[in-house]
Amino acid sequence: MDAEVDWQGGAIFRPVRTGNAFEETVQRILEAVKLGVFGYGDRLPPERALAARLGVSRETLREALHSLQAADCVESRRGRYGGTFVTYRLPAPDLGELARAVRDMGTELEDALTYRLVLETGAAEQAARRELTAEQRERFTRHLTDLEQAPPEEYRRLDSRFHLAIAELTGSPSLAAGVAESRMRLNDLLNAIPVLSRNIEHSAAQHRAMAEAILTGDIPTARRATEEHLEATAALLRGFLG
Amino acid sequence: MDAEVDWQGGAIFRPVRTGNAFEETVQRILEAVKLGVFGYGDRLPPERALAARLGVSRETLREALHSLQAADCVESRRGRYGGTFVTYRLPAPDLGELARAVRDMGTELEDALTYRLVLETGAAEQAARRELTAEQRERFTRHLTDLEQAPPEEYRRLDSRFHLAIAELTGSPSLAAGVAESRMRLNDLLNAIPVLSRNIEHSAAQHRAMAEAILTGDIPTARRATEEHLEATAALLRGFLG
DNA sequence: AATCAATGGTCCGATACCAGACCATTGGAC
DNA sequence: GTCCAATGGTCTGGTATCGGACCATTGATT
Repeated sequence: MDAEVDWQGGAIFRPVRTGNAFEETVQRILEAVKLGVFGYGDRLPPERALAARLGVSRETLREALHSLQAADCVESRRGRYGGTFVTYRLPAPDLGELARAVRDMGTELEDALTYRLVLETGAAEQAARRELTAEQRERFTRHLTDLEQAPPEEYRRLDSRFHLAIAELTGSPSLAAGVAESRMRLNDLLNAIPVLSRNIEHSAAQHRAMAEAILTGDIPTARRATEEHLEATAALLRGFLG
Repeated sequence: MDAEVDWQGGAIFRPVRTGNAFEETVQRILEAVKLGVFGYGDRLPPERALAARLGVSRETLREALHSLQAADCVESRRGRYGGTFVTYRLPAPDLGELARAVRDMGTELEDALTYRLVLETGAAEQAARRELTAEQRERFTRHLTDLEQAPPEEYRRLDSRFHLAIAELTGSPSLAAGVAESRMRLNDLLNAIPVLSRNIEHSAAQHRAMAEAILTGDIPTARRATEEHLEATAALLRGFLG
């Protein structure tokens, strides 16, 4: 009768809500900064708007912001043209830290890498499949050139933005959310990888290949180029598990 | 400075929590039944265990169960060997209902179909890529034969189970959860499609092709067969949008 | 200098949700 | 026949979260 209760519940009967709205809110904002959606000095959306977007009461959001303020990640100013401003800079990459973080993730690492691979290669394919407007093409191209001209300290941030931009091009909010989520899970690890000029050149070539394939609608190449690009960092991270 | 505030928040600043733990719980359980995880007469996990799995208090879960009981979907019995039992049967497919539901989903339909395509083709590829244990292969094969021998009223339920089984084979919980989620979103629509013997034959051939490719590790075929299979129903649903 | 719109800062009552203890029922095991 | 383990049923106190009203501050505009 219920011999199979253990069977599939894993996917369906997963937690309805994250334990704690406050902590989750802190994480989300921090992730947004680490993912490069907001850079140093940028202003976050007004509290009322942000609370609505996060589906959380303004009080809860404010507690989260206070928490971030206490950690010197943001700073609030009153008055018109005031707001909450990012005062966080990515810490310098640290291989020791990376090794520790990789081991801490344990079995979850492989899950996150698989999830990312499926979503991002799929997103690249879908983006290549779509008819893009001139404006979309232009914005996307700008993301690429921004990334190529990035100073080292901005590289990781603009890299994230480039990848998220591809997800947005698919026109599928769920897909974009999935890509963002998977990147959030891996972001601390990716940020801990030192930015070596040799790796940057290699990545840059891959980024160009991905962008070109997407813009020309070359579906198989978009997928393959993305897969190669992702496997490079995945292999690096897996190396720390050995 | 914040000119790009509208840029990417969509993916990152999405709601932290689903509006309502109670309603969400009702949905989850109902979806589990509709997805075929539990059939008529099956016993759900004990309240304490299920509440823990769903990350919800027992009280909240019980409210949800009462709600389902009031709707004649489940039935509870006390005592050892008691429990909560499913008393729900899928309603007969109804094309009029289908047309209405498709229109109700509106723009969300395309999103859900894209999301499903990416996740399920990716899952099929990952499943094909893995080394499967003898036990996994056997269980998976059983799912396929169950489906092929299914009486019409069980067809949709076992079809869902087959697809979820593929997602489980990937060994990636996140991917499996994603597939389950995307199927939940489309399930009411899929269930409303009449089961015609001609379609079943067609689907059966596709299912076999998928299963064979996965079991033999033929990655490109696994992906392509899955894509063809999914596009068939997607095209049918899109047809109702006009 | 006065105005005002946009923003953060504060407060309070209502309530959904939780954690855990305890009760009631059932049918198999002994 | 008695016991008992597993299950659903009930209650209570505590708290996180909500939602909405109201206050305080600021700097561009006039």
